[in-house]
Amino acid sequence: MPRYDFKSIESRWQKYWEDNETFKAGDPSSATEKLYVLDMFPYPSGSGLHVGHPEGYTATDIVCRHARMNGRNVLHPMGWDSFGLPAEEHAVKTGTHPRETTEKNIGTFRRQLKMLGFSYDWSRELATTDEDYYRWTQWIFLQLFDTWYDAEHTWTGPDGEQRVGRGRPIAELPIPDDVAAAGDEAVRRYQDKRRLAYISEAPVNWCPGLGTVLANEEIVDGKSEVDGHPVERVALKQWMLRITAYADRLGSELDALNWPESIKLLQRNWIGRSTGAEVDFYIGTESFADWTSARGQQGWPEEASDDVLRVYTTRPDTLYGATYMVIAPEHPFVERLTTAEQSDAVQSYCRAASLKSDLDRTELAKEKTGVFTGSYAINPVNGQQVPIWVADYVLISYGTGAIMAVPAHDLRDFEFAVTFDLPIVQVVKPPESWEPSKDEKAAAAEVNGEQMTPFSGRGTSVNSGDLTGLPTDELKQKITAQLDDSGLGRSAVNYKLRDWLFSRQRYWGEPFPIWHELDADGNPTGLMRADEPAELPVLHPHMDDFQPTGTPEPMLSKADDSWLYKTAEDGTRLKRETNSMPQWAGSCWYFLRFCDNKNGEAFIDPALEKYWMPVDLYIGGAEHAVLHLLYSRFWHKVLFDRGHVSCPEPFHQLVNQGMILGDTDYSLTADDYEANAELIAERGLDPLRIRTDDGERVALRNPSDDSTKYCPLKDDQIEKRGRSVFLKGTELQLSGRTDKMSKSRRNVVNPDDVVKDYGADSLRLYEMFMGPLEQVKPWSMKGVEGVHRFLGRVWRMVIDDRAEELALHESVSDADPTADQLRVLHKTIKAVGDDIGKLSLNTAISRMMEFTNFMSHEDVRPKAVLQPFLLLLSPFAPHIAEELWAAIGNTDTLAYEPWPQYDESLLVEDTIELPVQINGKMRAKIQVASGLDREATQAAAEADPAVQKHLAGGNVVKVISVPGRMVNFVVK
RNA sequence: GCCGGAGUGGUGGAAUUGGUAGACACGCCGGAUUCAAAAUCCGGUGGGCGUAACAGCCCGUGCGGGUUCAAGUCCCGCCUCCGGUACCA
Repeated sequence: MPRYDFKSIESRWQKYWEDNETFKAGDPSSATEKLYVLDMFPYPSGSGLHVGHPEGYTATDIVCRHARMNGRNVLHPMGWDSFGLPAEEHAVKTGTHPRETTEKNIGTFRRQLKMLGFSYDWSRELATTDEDYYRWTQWIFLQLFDTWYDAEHTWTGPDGEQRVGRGRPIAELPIPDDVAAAGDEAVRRYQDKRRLAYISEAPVNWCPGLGTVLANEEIVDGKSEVDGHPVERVALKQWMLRITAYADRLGSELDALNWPESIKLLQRNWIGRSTGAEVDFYIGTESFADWTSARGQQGWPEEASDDVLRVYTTRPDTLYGATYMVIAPEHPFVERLTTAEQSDAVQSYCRAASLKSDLDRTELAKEKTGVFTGSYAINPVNGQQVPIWVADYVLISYGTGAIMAVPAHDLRDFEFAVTFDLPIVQVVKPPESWEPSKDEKAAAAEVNGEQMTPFSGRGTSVNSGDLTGLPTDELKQKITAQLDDSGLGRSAVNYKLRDWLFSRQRYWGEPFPIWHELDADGNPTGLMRADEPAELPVLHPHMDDFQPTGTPEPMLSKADDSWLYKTAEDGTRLKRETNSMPQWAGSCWYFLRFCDNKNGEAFIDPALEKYWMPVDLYIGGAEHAVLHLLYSRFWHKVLFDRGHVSCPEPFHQLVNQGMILGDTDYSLTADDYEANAELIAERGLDPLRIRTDDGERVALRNPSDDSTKYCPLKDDQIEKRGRSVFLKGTELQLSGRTDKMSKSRRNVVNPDDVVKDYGADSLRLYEMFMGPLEQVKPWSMKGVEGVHRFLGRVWRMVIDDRAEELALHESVSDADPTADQLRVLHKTIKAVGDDIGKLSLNTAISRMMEFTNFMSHEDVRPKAVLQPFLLLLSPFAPHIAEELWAAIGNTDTLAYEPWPQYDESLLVEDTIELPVQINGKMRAKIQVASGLDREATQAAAEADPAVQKHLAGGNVVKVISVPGRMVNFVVK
């Protein structure tokens, strides 16, 4: 086997690792330090692995292999996020059970990952669809159901940190006397409203055309992705998770994590904490003076009563400028506040708003719409009457669903006031230096014959009664304190983050372990019962067909009665919850189960949790920067509060790999194509129409037998003239782009093909050599060939590729290394080790290429130099490294060989080349002994003839001499 | 619009954090080997001026300013591209 035969090498070593369970994680032990390295587990789609997957997987594999060689006990597992829509859609089309499809796809993914030689501990493999797995997903849901959030509770967790606020058992929820007095049922309803998992009415996307409920991602522009049927929003009882209770901790506990700052920021913005004040505007019929004095005595009520409209504002300092109010169309007071004359207008406005999706509402952002209710409220600071409007630019889901409008200092209010001719009162004077922002300028309008520009920044108050003349920040505090004293308002915090809509109407998701009580007529009473943990898992009902229900009812409501109903021991009829959990559920805690995936008694053994958690390094795509990571952190914190896990955060270090784009694709506009279709056909090129954001384009491809294979134009088929690109020999201008890989563009590279042609080691190496891990990078087949050639050179550096049998290259010997060889080796050891630590894997590979380029030219290649190099190479290209390691005379796998150590003293070169600058321009290079001091370096520079030539006739004003770096003469 | 990231040869990308810009590759050009090809090996390769050849010089990290002995790197002002987000009061 003289040639580098990657096929046989790779399959042989993969079998060896599997047979010997080489990468099984060790048991917890105090002697070895643990390392938990995790990849975001994939959704096993029908199309199999994509070259984007192995990017992060290779990086983590390198880290793990390196860590094992450094004596760490490494946990590196893989599994499948296998619930999800596509398998169910396939079931609708073909009748194949989603489980069957899922298992087939998992099989493909597993085969493909094993073919890449990743060092996963496969004994820990799991799928979220395993009954033994989702049993515990349901169990965690019951924990959420059993928990309420005590925002006042001060406590110290097992991590030694003191916190305020804790999720506690629902049994510990204090029950007010009047509720307790009302009886057991009232208590249960009181508790149900406060659980972290609760039921609430929420809109679902109901598509009558398809007879099914759709997920948000199945909707494009308010129409179903399939066939473009219109989608309606229908209110349905749905499960919600109270993630907002944890908003503060989810924000503040990000600080200590070793995550990219940009991702932390993304999460903070998503949580969107803002501080301001809640203020009550009086809408009652009694006298305003009586109401304010009553408030002064009784103080601020927790729950707003019916005689006030409560608003949230971040700018309480502008209260004097509030000239009208707006409530959301869904606000509970709409009906009450609407006068008879306005009734028709308000009703039709609200109905129209309810049909609009969120997207439609924002689409119309330019044009403000709304309608007057006919009612007025009283501004608490100046007693003035202000009209109350209904408008959809106010969202029911944020704050109190009502605002005080300050048109002079809020762009949206300003636009609205201009549209409906409402009064605008300036209460903040801008600072002298103020220049209107782009937005402010754009909003500027003519009001009463005068040009007005809104000002939304900070300044000094005017027209604000006693509080005139104060800077914005000071006034905010002062007015909030005054409102608080008089019981008219108080400081408040709000979040953009909403509670998590946790139910779907699908079959292929975890069923809820919840029963609804029915009354004698079979109608739900609104009371619920949870399954006992011992009764889990709640399995899916058997179904013969997966056709949609034809109503907004969930798929599981089609189950037969034996699944849907039962009678409790106390005789109560019960009906099962028929919603299912979203795909996010299973991925919220899989990293915990990997620590102890066979445990039948608990979701995780506490000792194993304590040993392995948290995940030390977590690598995955940035598309999960917000939702998956936020949801997981939320669940983890609930489990932490309830004492089930010992650390407050699940992922210590997070790295996002950059997307891999397709190889450069050349295309022309549809018009150009039509005009030149013949020319293109003559050249035997395949036109491919592609829809893009800015119209249709036609990509030109080379023909291929395999229609799925991506064959873009090659460099010799195009011609560059200046900045433009033309189809070679024509006047046809093309544009070259690198796009996201997608089926519709047909530019997807299949790892199977790459492995077949170049081998797994080449694929792994190329994935890392392309560029920095975090960066977006275009794929290039030429690049794969490049690293493949490198592996060939490594092979020939060690092996005699002309021999019939496997034999070492004649230059390989037992001789002692030369000083040069040692220096190059040790520099490489240092560089590669440092680079792995920084995840700078592309440069690590460069360093190994430099080593190979050097060593291949040596006539004597001591094993003492080659062996450590093979160890350095092994995390990157493990198959060839194992093969050469064996060829050179070792009998055991190198997976646990100690990582080579470098000797600092061997790194120093005898002489170094230094640049000499004159006035900052490089003019000469001098050879000096390394370690030369400042003066001697300068003297050496002055002695150089080239330097002397430049210094001649000049006046040396200053000399900067940095030993080991450079010398600079400043000459006048 | 706002937030984040990035602009370096024909291409992907390096540059010890202010100290020789273009490491390592791809591509291209020339050569060796070969009956020929593939594979492999050797040499060259930022642009320009210049030389018989060396030498030498000028320009050059998106654009315009600035700080510094010295700027791809720091500061100010722009431009372009990519990603996220969307009336959050």
